Amino acid sequence: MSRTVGKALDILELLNEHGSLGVSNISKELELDKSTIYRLVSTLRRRGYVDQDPESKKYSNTFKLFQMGNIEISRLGIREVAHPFLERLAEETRETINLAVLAGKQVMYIDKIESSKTVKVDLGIGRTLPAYASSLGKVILANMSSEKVCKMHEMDTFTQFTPKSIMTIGDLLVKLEFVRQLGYCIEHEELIPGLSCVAVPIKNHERKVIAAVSIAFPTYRYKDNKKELENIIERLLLASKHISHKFGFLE
Amino acid sequence: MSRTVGKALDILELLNEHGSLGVSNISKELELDKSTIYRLVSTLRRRGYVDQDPESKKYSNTFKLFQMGNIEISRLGIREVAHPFLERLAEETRETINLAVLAGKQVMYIDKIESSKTVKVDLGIGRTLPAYASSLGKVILANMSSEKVCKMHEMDTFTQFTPKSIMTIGDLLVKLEFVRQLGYCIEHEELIPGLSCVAVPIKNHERKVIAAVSIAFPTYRYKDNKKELENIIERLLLASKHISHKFGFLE
DNA sequence: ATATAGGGTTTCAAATATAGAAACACAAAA
DNA sequence: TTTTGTGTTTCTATATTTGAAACCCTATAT
Repeated sequence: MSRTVGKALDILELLNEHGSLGVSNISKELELDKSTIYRLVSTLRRRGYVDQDPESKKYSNTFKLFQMGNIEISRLGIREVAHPFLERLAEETRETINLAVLAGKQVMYIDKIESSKTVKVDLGIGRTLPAYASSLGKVILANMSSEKVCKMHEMDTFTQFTPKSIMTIGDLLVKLEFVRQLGYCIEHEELIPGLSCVAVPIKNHERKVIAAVSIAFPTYRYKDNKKELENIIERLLLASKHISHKFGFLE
Repeated sequence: MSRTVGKALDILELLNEHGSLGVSNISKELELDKSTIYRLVSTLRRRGYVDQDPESKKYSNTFKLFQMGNIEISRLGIREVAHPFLERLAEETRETINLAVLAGKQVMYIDKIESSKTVKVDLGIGRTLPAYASSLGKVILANMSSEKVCKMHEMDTFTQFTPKSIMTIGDLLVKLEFVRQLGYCIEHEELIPGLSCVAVPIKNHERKVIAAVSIAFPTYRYKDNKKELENIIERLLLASKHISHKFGFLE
């Protein structure tokens, strides 16, 4: 393990956390000498990863990470392919639509279209959540084997986001089995009180789930309107089918 | 300058370029020993920056960069604030709308809403262009001093994207003065044949230009409809005013 | 005006982390 | 079976990194 590289990454992450910092502050935070930090930030600057404000002399990260990250995302192509379908869904339903992929044990939001109607849920692009905690994650986990899901969570404690949150691996597996049979995941207030979600999978030519699309809405909205909710799920499933088709998924 | 860190960044960038590579390939590409690469890749993996495919044993970048980059972007907050206005513009005009910031000498696209009408111009999110070459860039450069613009480009040769491209610093300064007086930038086929752009600045409480919004459309579209073009520019300027207002820009 | 304190930057010898050769493990191909 | 190609591990000479100290600023206090 290269310690020097580790320190450089520490700096990058620290700057990402704090926005901008001077050499001395970084030095205190990481408990390394000023000169060491200076040398490291200089290389990062040379390489275009950080930038120094000429006035305050403070350093901050550049957009290079954003750029590199986006290249990685667009390699997958999911966002570009899915976006128009998400827009259509948003237009039809007037609710918030999310697109997410699995990153380790987390689901990461890679695109979203916000409803002007809904209570704003602050889950911006790039944000992550434990996969088990969101409908997007469950729909992705549902297409993995139970063994894999178990192994994935064997060391984890489940966070109780709301009173309805799933708290045991057993309950999760039951829910995932349910999701598998339905072909989508619907949940009420498991993550945020008052919020419901329906998520559908995006599959590729290998029939693998590569992403998930969800719609989020206040729980009360369709409580007395089952017909409308069914209609929305229909539309979601259709979008899932169309997007998956673009990735070579047939039938 | 830390060489070790430089090598680690080389790996990150190489993976970003190639998608995924094995230790040996990286070693050949960077002309370093396999074991050196292995150690560096291992630290990057430990830190969550790269991932190894268990089957092919190849390494590739994770979404961590995307995530970090997005934190940087949302720190600025420009995208979040501007997005609804971009959507409105897109709806009103049915043309492609772009949002960009300056990153060094480049403009970087950080958000876009694509028109279904327009010929697709492949300038995805995260992509960059020389600032002088695009209307977005010119609108940002226009709010810098001529000296700064000169110093910025003193070593640069201008790329001739189209026959109409600006090719000298003198012509650029003239155009920028024009932009300053108009309050927006309009250009025809300077970057891409057949494409016209109008860009407006986004300013903050310090009256500094922090970003730019543009509309792109086929040059022929409003050639015989000056009224409609003026209408669109009006809408753009209004959006610029509204977004700038959100950043504390008054009057 | 002068001193002081706090930043960033530069230098350099001492300390040590790194590089690369070599060997190993494993897989696929000949 | 041998060969050839991976990825991985170990080891020591070597080159890199480290951190103290000194230096240069600027801002603040005396």
